[in-house]
Amino acid sequence: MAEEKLPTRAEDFAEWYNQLVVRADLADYAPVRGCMVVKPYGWALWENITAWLDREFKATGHVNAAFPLLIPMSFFEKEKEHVEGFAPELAVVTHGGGEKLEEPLAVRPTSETIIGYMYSKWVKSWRDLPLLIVQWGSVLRWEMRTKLFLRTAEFYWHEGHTAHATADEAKEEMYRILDIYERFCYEEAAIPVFKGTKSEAERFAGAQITTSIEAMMQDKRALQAGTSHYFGQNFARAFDIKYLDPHNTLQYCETTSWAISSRIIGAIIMVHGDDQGLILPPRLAPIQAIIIPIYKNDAEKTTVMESANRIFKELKDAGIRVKMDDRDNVSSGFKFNDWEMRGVPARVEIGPRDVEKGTVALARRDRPGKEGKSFVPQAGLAATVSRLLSEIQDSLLKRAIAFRDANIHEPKTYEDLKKIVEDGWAFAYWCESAECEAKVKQETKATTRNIPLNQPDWEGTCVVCGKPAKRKVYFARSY
RNA sequence: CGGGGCGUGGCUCAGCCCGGCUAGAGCGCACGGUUCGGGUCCGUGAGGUCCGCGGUUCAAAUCCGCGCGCCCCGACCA
Repeated sequence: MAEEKLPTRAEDFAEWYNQLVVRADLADYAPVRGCMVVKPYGWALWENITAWLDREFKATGHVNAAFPLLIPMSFFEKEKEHVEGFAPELAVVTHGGGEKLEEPLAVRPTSETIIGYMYSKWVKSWRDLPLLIVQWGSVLRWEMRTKLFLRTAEFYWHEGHTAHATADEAKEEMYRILDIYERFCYEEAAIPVFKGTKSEAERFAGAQITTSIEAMMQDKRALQAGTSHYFGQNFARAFDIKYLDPHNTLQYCETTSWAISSRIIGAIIMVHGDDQGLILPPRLAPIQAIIIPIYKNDAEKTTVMESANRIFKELKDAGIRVKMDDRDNVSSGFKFNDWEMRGVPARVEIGPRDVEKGTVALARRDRPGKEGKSFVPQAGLAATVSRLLSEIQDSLLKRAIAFRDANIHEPKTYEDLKKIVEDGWAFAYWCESAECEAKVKQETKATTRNIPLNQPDWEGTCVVCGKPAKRKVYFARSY
């Protein structure tokens, strides 16, 4: 079963990623163009992600529901910018039951339109508001170039759609969700992100305000890890979502939508992984600790397994997601590499020598090799492992923050900016004109990522044109 | 959609230029043994419409034509 090593990240980051996704057993290529099969290990990771988010959404008053996969084509025509944004990537069903359909049906690329249509039927009174619904499912966009998890034709996500009586309430909702996303990234995924507002050019099709959280990958490219949009009355007017206010006056609703997709798994891979493979943050890892029993013969096997089984039960009872690797047909060296590839945070090795001494070898995934390996007593192992897991969680976040901050620079001149975005992010004053943004994009391939919220009252000059600027923006090449 | 490359066991590829005998290798897979504290080793075995269609020829994985598919670069992309 000896397999070749992964390409290193330095050699070829893109290839490192491609191979890792498959070899870590997260996903496989599907027979359908641009689509992926999420394998059980990858789905278990996704379930841990969704479980946390679902809990947070419910805790803030949201409820789940399901809307149709197919959307009448005409729905897309109703919001001008929305149709322009999504028409090129729609997959369309033209036949059903062997006959040509009267109106073609689009496979949903996102559900603002059909949910907007339903909301117009459901909302009559100010008492019906706010309406806070989340849909968990998948959507389809005919992307030209795909990559597992990062940009697949079909991908998994949740999409929240809310309707409110006032603009303030809707904006508050947008920011509330953005905060949940931010907390998820820091606390669960150990990924530092910047919250901010998208430029007009980068805004969601049909939105008045688009906010995002942006993360830096190890190749220093930016990944939008989540978005939260405020639509104003755009969709409410397009779909006629109106209510009677307490003064018996007809008003349009203010709506929002927001999403985190399975792309976040790509971010976890690219932020934490190393040349040995995946490194999963303990709070999300499907398997937090792997036990590898080591023995030479049946007699040793009996004694070692006795201890290994006892340890397994102790860890499991302590609430640790633990697995025993009792495969007989591969060497322990192979097992070490195998579980490192899969990113399991903690490894417990137990052999005859350990049984004798009452110890185990405990290895931490974030520090491969001898440095991360120590011999600890079997007594109290569950507590030791729990402590180690939370230490790894913290250390991953600290490492990611240090890496990110070391690769963000503030350009003084446009020439500086060009150099910086070759291999990092630039944080710079920007006059907020589309011209300057387009110029940077064309000349450097870097786009504006977002304009961080709550900037102080500072004054400077646009790094591109030199005109006065009041806010700074991140420029980076993105996924 | 423009530029380049490639389609041969599950995977990576050799063979093709210069047509010929039973189509090969490594990895993976199955079985047996050996090993197991950092990707064991040995043996046996299963597994192939050589992308498709048509043509040339006594003979095509190999030459010619058409088609299809995939990958990379560019364009495009909440």
